Amino acid sequence: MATISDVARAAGVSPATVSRVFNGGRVTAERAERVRKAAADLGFSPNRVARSLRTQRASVIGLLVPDVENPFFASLARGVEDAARRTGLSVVLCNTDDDVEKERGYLGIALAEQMAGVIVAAASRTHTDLSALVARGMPVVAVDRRPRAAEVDAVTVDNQHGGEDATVHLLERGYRRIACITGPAGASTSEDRLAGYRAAMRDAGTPDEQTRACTRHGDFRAEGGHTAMRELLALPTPPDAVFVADSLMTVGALQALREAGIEPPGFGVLSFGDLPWASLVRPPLTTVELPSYDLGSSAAELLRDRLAGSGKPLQTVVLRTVLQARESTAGPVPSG
Amino acid sequence: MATISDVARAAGVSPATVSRVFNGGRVTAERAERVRKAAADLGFSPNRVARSLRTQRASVIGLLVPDVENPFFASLARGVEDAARRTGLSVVLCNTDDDVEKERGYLGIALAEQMAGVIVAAASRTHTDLSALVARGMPVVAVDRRPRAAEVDAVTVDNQHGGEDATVHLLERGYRRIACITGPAGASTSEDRLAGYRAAMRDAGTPDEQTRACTRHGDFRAEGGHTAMRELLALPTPPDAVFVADSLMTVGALQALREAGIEPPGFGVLSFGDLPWASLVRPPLTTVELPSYDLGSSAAELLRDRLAGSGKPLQTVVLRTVLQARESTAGPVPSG
DNA sequence: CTGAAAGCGCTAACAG
DNA sequence: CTGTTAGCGCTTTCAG
Repeated sequence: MATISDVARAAGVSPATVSRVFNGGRVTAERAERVRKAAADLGFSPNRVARSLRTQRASVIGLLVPDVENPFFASLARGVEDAARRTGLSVVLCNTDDDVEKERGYLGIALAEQMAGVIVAAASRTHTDLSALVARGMPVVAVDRRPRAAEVDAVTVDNQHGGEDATVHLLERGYRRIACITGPAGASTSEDRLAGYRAAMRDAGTPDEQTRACTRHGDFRAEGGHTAMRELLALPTPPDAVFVADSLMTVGALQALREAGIEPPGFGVLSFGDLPWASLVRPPLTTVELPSYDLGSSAAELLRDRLAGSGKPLQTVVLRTVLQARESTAGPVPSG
Repeated sequence: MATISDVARAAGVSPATVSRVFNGGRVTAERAERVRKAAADLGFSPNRVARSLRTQRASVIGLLVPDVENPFFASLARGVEDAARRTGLSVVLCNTDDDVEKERGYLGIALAEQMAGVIVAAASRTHTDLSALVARGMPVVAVDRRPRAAEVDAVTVDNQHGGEDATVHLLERGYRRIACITGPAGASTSEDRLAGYRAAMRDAGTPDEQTRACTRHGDFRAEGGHTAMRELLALPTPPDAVFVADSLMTVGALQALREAGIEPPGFGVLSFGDLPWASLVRPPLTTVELPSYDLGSSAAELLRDRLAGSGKPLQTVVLRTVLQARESTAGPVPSG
């Protein structure tokens, strides 16, 4: 691997000049040309590790998500990666599985690796600790979920509004005993979507104890949705519709319904977050669409601004959801 | 950020000793303890960038995939990440969009960033050029797709066997005029799956011209599957089943069938590659499951061995597919 | 077993 | 505009 000195020697200039050519310093056109030619001949490209050590900042950012197999986070990751690429940044992918310990490990690596910054969908609203990074001056952007006490920029979705929208839609379509399968108790997204659901139910005059009895916490995976749905169906007075706060959990819930011989829209099903194959599921699913890709790209842009030294006060960008009504919530009595 | 010298000073030893403590060199227990305590007090963790520069090898590997939003690659990425984590490696995620230029850019970054190694699902069998990395001694593992001329380790799927399995299954279920929609003519995955289909048909005594008449090439997208299926249905003697060599194309094919008022399993449908929601499609789809996660973890382990200096000759690991029989291939006569 | 010293490749003052 | 110089933080001979 050719170094900057090799190029300097070949071009008959000093290493500093070579560096300047590659970093936009003032160099006469003629010399610059000679350097570029020498570099090309030697197949030289600047060693980023050495540069990082010298400048004390890297061109790598960390992205911590619970699980990239979740289509929502895959799309978010894609948004981050595309935006980062435009800025010349590389993205290190870290799956935390919503495990605070695992997350802590990755945050430590981000520090040790001197990453330029970190975008994190926090594993826990209360236990995720970003203070070490903030204290060291490393820019952090919270995405999707915002850890409670963190002094960081954030890009989130209006989950409460989305949950309320979803529930109101189900009510309007005539469902009465509407259940909710939300995510882990710690996560802010779970809580907010649940809060939206609760608010809408309360507005509709549903007694709080019924609402509570019809609420389950899952794990943002198909498995959790399946278990939760089975529990709900086993209730003395089972629900007639369900608002599932995550697309993967919806898959599990649908499976449980099918096993029980129950079909939408007789039983209403509304998913928070797109199913990639929504059009193939029968009947087509009503969903609350999340701007997952934009969430990622916005976060990366916010981080980029911070890296560029934007002195703005901390900001939180909130993106809106869009309700996509389809047949799975057509109404409690099968139309026909 | 505390440095190794800070710790050395605090512990009253030399930087070299601190380094030894953190890298398993021989140090007396008493001194080691003092160093560890000082390190803990200062919140010290070794600067990986400096270490990389010094040792000339990083603890970061690159992962190049076409698109992490494709569930197959998301799962593969997860497999890589999990295995890398166990080895103390971090993964940089790169989406190439099957664009050779983009891929080239990322390979250059891998070089400049002095990454420890690279795992790549090549954008092109013929145009992907891994030689620069190989020449510089950077370990490379090809995954899923193997660029033709590359001297690298590889982990692939036994596509031919999978295609044969699929076709035999359809034959056993009583379908007779089995069609095949495979991918682009250039891709090795397309060709291999098609070869498996042909072999099975030949073994079953089907005349070659029928097999050929019932074969179509698509583009690995829903659109291509849709077009191909329509053509097949328009044949003088249309098929009674189809083996679709890609999950997205299956989506298109199913849509075409639905438009024609045809339903599985009267018309058999078998998809190569999981649809994440396979069990939700009505009727549930029979699929040839690809070991996407294992593909990733195996690749990462192979890379780990290379990094550890395994002097073995280059190897190619071939993983088997698993046929998951469901209702969409229950048999040519609608049961019931 | 331990410390001193010499860089890994690059950039950022500082003179010239 | 250009070259010289001095490290960034760490590991690794080489003496002791």
